[in-house]
Amino acid sequence: MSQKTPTNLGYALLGLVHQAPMSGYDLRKVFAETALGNYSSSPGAIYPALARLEKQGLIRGAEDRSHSLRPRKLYTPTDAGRKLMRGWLAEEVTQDTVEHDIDGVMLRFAFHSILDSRAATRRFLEQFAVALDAALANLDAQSELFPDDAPIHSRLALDAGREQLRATAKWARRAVGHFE
Amino acid sequence: MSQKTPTNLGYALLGLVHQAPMSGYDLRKVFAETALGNYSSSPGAIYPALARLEKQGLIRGAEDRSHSLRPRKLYTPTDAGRKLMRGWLAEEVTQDTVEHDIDGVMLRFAFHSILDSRAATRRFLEQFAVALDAALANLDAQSELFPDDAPIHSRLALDAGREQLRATAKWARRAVGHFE
DNA sequence: TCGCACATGTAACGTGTTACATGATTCA
DNA sequence: TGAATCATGTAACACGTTACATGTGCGA
Repeated sequence: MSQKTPTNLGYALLGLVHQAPMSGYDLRKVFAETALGNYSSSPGAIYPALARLEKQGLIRGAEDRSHSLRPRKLYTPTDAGRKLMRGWLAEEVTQDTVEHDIDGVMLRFAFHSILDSRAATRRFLEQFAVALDAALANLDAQSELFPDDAPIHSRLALDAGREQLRATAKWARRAVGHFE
Repeated sequence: MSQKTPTNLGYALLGLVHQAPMSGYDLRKVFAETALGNYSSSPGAIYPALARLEKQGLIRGAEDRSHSLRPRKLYTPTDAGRKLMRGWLAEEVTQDTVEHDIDGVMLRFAFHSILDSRAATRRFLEQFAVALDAALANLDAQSELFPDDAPIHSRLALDAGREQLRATAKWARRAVGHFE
């Protein structure tokens, strides 16, 4: 069936059409105007991504002429699309995920309202916090192994990464409070 | 001559061979064992990247048989490579850079020891801090524009981004102290 | 009528991913 | 002899980037 899982961009699109039916143009505006912009707003990325999602049966596009403008395609998630999205949102947050694709983890959190379950979101954030701690411990260890003659710059760069992880872990634990 | 500028991975490789002559295998180990790992350690990425750098005349590979193992190629930067690296390190840090490629900015900082100039590094960090403030102000504005009926999740996700920027800005200002 | 906002796409290109292929040397 | 480590690469593939192409309707 659905052979390949979408990229983060694909999931972002799939998540957005859960909120309301949207055209490619609408979606591009969302990406252009919000922090989601990291997932690119270029037509050369989003139109092909939408086509892929449709081909995989995750979204469906319906023509809309009500505006009397050039007709646009309004996309909505299919049942398969909703199911895949829910599965993705509920995936475990591991140290590995955090180290290799923290943006993806944040993206999942941003769409967690789709699950409509405080318990699930709480679990997600708790896992996230634990995984962040583990990743942080990893960087701490690397910091200790640093040779004394290494340039200060690289050590400081590592510190920056540690501060970011710390800040995110702190955020996660504070955020849990919103879902109790 | 050098038509295209390297990717972040390319710059990471170029920066590493500034520290000591290294083979592709050595470089892979560095990527596999350190936080640089975000720039991938797969042979399918780094060997072609090295070949590109060599073709562009930024590094040069010399055969080394001293280990009596299979001969390996030790890469060193060329004059053109050193010059390009210095130019890259000295590039201005703008709000746009921070918003679109903060990883690249951190990567540049990590290799700033190559410039061997406290003044340059100080300037870099000060620009970085200012750019981070601007990016943060941008997210703050987005946060205010948030519709009241928007899911808490997306607002919290935005908060996470703000905390990360704040932490990084704080780090940058503290780091300046090391170069006075 | 000129340009802008709306609206959807394609084509060429570079690069990263995964998986595979090869081969020498050391050590159990 | 077989496994592990050292060491370098290629091939197929998917995806994102930039740039281009096209067309409608509205307001100045």
